[in-house]
Amino acid sequence: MLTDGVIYPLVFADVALFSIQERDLCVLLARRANDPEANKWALPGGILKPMIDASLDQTAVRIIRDKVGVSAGCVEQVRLFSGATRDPRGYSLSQLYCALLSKDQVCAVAGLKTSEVGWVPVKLATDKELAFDHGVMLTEALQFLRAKIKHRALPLHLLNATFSLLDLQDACSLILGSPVDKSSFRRRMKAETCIRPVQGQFREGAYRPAQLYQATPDFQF
Amino acid sequence: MLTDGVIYPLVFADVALFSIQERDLCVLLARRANDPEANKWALPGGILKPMIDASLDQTAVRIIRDKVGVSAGCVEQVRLFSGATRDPRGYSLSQLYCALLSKDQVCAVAGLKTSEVGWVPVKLATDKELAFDHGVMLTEALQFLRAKIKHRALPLHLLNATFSLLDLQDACSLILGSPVDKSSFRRRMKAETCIRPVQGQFREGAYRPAQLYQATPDFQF
DNA sequence: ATAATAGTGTCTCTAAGACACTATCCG
DNA sequence: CGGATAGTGTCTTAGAGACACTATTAT
Repeated sequence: MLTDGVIYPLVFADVALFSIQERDLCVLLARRANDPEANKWALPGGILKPMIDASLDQTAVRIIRDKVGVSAGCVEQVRLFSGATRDPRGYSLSQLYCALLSKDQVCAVAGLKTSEVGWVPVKLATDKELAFDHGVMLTEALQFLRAKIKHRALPLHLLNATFSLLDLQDACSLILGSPVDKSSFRRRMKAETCIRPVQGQFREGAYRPAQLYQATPDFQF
Repeated sequence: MLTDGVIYPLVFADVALFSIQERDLCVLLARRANDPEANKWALPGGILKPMIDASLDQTAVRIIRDKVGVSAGCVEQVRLFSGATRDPRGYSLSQLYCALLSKDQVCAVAGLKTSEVGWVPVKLATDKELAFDHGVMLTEALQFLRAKIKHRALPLHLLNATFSLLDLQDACSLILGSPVDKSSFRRRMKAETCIRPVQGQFREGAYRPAQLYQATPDFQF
């Protein structure tokens, strides 16, 4: 970071990776192995490697792959944090990303690589003392996600490839933290072009089967 | 950027600075003095100076001050651009900012410092061939601004401290690029808490005087 | 039948679009 | 007075919230 008399900033990507676990919205936290802030919980993150990463967005993708072994459905920039004091190692930039993982993908890596990475319900996570300014980051990532859902984006990336309308409604409701009216929601979904029912496919199980849906090419989070 | 065997990325802030000039939405463009891309038009930008800038956001503020001599009303992050090929000097990061300048502020610096900086109507600017990926940047900054207005934010930073409702309506309409219904708009503004009429203050001039308004502490773009 | 989940119908309320209208100023 | 800008009233429509209702399955 300091070399030929010039100061070069450290550049990081930090990821707020969300998924739904046992009817709860969770975020992936990693326990820091090294100083600074060793042993504290933090959002998974890593330094930009210009030789490997075609862009900083790709750094974020790489970090997710390293931590959970799969690529997240969508990875979006939230905000850039920067300054001399936020990381003791020196002047730093951290681009915060928000990403979503489906249940399918989470199951595929059910046994996370180390015990030092874990899914934490967001309600608990926001109370935890996180490393650096990651507490603020988590709050902002959540606001970002909530704002998108309020503006009627559908968090299909949190769901399996096929899903029932109730699955989708529950996901929205979990993110918003408030109940969503079933009738209004289904009315909206009927008019929506970005999802469509899969003819003849139903969620079997106890009680009445539910029509399954899937995303159309129109879909964009 | 290259030093002890490690590659350090260049870090820039680039600013899409908007203002209203003669009933047209304009953006500030600077003609590049040096290579690379000398003589091409570009969004004003500059490199992060860690010794001077408390954060990259402050770099953006500094750039605006350097170019037009005043501080913009609001400076917001739009998106981070990054990669090895977007700037021939090497791996680079550019944070794009969107900022607004009021007519008052523009008038205060009516004679811009050099002839190499100028206000260009956005319609013309988007057609121009800009340096680097600044064409994409301008497009995204405009989308960003439009989205905020669609979501009912008020571009008070484009206006003087006191303004008529028609001023505000015209600003919205210019940004959106489509007419805004007067009656609906005023209805909304009557319910709005972030602006209030200034008792007894009117825009004098030809014909019927217009009630002047000002922002309240509630206001946030 | 009953419990449980899937899915519908309908009333009301709010806010926005469209557009014609009135009000107040200048000369 | 007429011309121009400031500001209002009112009809209609689209969509969301609330909530009671019907439908289909398993046991």
